[in-house]
Amino acid sequence: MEDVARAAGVSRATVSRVINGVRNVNPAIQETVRQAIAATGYVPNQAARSLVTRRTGSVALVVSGAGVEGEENPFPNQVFADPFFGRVAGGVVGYLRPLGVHPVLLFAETDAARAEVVDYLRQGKADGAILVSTHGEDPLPKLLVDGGLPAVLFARPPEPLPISYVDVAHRTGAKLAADHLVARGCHHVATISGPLDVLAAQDRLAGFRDAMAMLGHPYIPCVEGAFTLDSGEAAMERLLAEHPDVDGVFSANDLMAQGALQALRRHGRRVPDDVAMVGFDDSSAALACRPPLTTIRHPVEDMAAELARLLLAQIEQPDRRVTSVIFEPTLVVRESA
Amino acid sequence: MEDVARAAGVSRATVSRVINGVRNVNPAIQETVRQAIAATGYVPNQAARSLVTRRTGSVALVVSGAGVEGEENPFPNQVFADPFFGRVAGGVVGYLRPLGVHPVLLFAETDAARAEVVDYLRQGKADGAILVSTHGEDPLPKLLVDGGLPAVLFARPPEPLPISYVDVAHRTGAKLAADHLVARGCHHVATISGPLDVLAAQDRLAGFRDAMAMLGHPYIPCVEGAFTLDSGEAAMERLLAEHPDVDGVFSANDLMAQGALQALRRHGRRVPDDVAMVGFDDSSAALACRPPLTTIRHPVEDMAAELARLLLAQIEQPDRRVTSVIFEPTLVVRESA
DNA sequence: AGCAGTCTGGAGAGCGCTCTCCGATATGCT
DNA sequence: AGCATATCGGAGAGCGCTCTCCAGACTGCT
Repeated sequence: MEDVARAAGVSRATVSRVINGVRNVNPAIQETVRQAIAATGYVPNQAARSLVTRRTGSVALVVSGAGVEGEENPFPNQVFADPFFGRVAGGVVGYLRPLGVHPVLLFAETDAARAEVVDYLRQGKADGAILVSTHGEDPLPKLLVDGGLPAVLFARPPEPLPISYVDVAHRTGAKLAADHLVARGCHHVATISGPLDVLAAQDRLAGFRDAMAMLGHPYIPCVEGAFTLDSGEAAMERLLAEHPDVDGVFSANDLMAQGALQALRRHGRRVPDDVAMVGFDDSSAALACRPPLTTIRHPVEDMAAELARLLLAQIEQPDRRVTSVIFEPTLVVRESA
Repeated sequence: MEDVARAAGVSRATVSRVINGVRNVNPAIQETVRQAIAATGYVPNQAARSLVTRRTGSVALVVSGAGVEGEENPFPNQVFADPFFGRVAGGVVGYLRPLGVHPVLLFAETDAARAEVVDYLRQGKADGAILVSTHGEDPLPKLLVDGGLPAVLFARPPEPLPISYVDVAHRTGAKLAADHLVARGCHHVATISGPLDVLAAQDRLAGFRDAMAMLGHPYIPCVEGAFTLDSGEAAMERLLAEHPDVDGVFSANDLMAQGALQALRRHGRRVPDDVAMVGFDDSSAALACRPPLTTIRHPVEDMAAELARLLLAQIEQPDRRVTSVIFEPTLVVRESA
């Protein structure tokens, strides 16, 4: 930087001002400085910059609760198996990149890892954290809030916490599914729920039952799944065994719907003629299904982008009031219902 | 840090030595310092540390060539749709985390983005880069090498470049598939290749044809796919139309095999009885197939870990000789063949 | 006991930047 | 012309750490 200043015949301060576009600098001098920068091939040092600005220009993208507690898991990869996380990452990057902010990938499936995340932020390696929890009882949000560290959440925290988050209107989505199944003429409707310790799963189930009740169907059989392909297949098997006359199913996510479809095929049930199937998420699994899955789409990318925006705002002014933004899902009609 | 030093009655230098475990420090003093650290709740500032060590403790995990060149793509998410990338990320994190190194997620699908990656490293925001290219003509590796920036590659670069990489023995994998199909008694074997501008696709095709020739099958029909589900389905359609007697197929990746399986089902061909199918990658798609896919597994996580190791070595001693590590794939027999 | 050699803690100089002051120059007003 | 006011560049003090150098204490040898 000294070199640039010398080459341009100005002081370091002026070079700094040109680079950061702060205050007015004579356009002629600005041009001289730029040329000097180009000539010397100067690139500012991020560490030095961070040291004084107390900003790193990066945020932690934390996937929490990814593995089994206490289990040795050298390769925390199953997170990515669900394309959902990829969409989140895409949305976050889409928003942050134009601002020159970069996400650091962090996994926090054990208590030790969670402590590391807190340290990571404490040490100023990132300015804040975007949390994507895969299960309900994640202690990390509270740790972060208690530590006064800027953080935001994908999905509403199970216990009330002064933290900003985005979420989807699960109940509205479930209602969309209910309306569609009933409009199709389904009379024996059942549902495959997600793990009921997850808030989203609860909301989807409750929303579905409420909507169905409103439509004159007070009793909706339900089998609990685990948001996985296999659990969906197993749930459908049970549904078929216990309620052979089922002609419409709402699955709390696409992956389970895909599994359910496989079970239906094995039992010779045609979809959608014999049994109609509606999923949730509009993940890539929905397109991989045969027939392609009718599903509830939430704007994950937009939600993730909004989440990134909330975090940046929080970093900018830490004593800011927390907010939540709820997105409305939409029904995507394909062939399965 | 000053506070810690005062609290422990030592100098800053000693505190630093205790924290970094460098040189011998009197165990008694060490203990005092540790207690002082705990008492003051001190956390070292990463920026200050980086400023002098010229190390950030983070590496860039770059997904290159993720989107369509020149196309506006605010959400670069389709990368994650392929679970392969998730396994890479898992492997990298698995190796780096115990060393306190963290990966920063970077996308480089446009020239502008590629320049940003180079700048990112130049500015010292990361110590090096792990590149995962999705297509052959990626100019980024060369940019990095020319810039003298530490970088390593997943998969062999199309043009020779002084850069370390890991790869899988594609030909060996293809041979495994050929042996298996022939051993099953297939007589009319065809293959669905990947996009032939990708080296891996070329190798898998050539390896398969060579192995089949060695087994007495000199002519192997091939349809080129694009490593996607749909392209696999379309390729199988064409294969079925042009070679109705086909009874064994080697697909250059699992996703295409999954698509091919759907086409076969639609045509009423039983798998594996009428047509046997072997995929490549052992991705999660292989398990989602019905029947589950026999496929060639490469140890992606191990490869990614090794790649991370190579990068760290390179960062440690920049003038180090470049190396390549080739991993042997294995055959995973499931039900499709 | 005396000396070279080894070990350990402290002092202090930066690392490369930003940003607050300050002073110098240009501008607008009476 | 003379003053107050706005504008813009420079000087220099840190930001929080690491690490080299140095001095003092201690060891083992003759």
